[in-house]
Amino acid sequence: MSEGVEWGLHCCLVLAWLDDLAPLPVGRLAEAFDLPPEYLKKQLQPLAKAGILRSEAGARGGYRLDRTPETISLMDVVTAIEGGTDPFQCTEIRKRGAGRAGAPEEFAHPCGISTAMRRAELAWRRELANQTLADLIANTPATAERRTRRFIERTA
Amino acid sequence: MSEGVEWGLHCCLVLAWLDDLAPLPVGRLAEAFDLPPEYLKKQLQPLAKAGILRSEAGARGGYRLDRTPETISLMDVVTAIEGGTDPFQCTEIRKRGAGRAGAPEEFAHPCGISTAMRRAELAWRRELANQTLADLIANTPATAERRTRRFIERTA
DNA sequence: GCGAGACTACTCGGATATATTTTGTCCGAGTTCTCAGGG
DNA sequence: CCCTGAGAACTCGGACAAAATATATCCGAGTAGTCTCGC
Repeated sequence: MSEGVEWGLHCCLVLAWLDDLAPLPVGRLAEAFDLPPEYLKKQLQPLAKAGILRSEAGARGGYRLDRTPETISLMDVVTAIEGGTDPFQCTEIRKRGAGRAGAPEEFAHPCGISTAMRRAELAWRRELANQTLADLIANTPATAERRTRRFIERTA
Repeated sequence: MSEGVEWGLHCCLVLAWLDDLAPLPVGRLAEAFDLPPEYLKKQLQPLAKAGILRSEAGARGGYRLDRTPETISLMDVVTAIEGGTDPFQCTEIRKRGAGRAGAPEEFAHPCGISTAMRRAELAWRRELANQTLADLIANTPATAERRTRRFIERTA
């Protein structure tokens, strides 16, 4: 899984904390976590495209949350950055080689292996969808929020 | 996720079906699914190293299951091929940049984002661990097993 | 005819190239702020 | 003093390289089968 997911989640958390200071340019966020600014920007762009962040161009521009933290699930962020494709890709190799001669009705049901993997992924997705940005805020020490706020205000 | 997982699972299923014909050389398995033999071998090697398959060298050699299908979970296969590393890697960026000045006690608890992602992965792992190779056999049409058996015996 | 020994064919295991994805960088379009000039 | 307008600075967005990983291939070590030669 891309490290962009970690970056994106942390940035969303900061943007939720500091919504009153929004919009925040990517450079500030990059400084807050000591990340390469240009690459971080590339990672946040799909979040804007997905309607999680809203981008504002020009001076005093930057990114801000486009929804309330309660309506942004971890699944939303992961899907936006990683893309909607399933981690496990079934290429239907059962139909190749020896399976070439199989009757069509035999393949009416999806591949058992694919089904099993899909089930596991579904459990993963369910957990991610049940956790929102607001939950992350609740489970993060307030000292971190205050320190980040001071950091951003100081470099403003 | 690597396609080797799909290949490995299908090959394990075949080896479970055709245990009486074992050991099966990689070339046969590759023909059964129309896969590149050399690369498939590379994918099965970690399964042998993990104690899921047993390799036998020399003529009439090949791979066979090293345990009963009931004791081989999908988690075992996935872990062997993909490696034990978590899909989501926490690099503790909270401690960098603005977090540099944080008090040590603040970092006593693990990162909330990491915890949330870990929880989702745990659900994923639990589902994979609950499904064994024997379950896959039960959920696969017997016609597929018979056809594969004939295919292997014909090219023997 | 039977047994021993060397040879050949076949298999896995690890080391070596190629392709693709991920990671990182750069330049251009657009917007806002600033500042100078005129009314 | 206020308004207008041009300029400059800053931001995002997408196109362009470099590095890392996944994909694919090749060669060497070892083992079982086979064939030949001797008894």
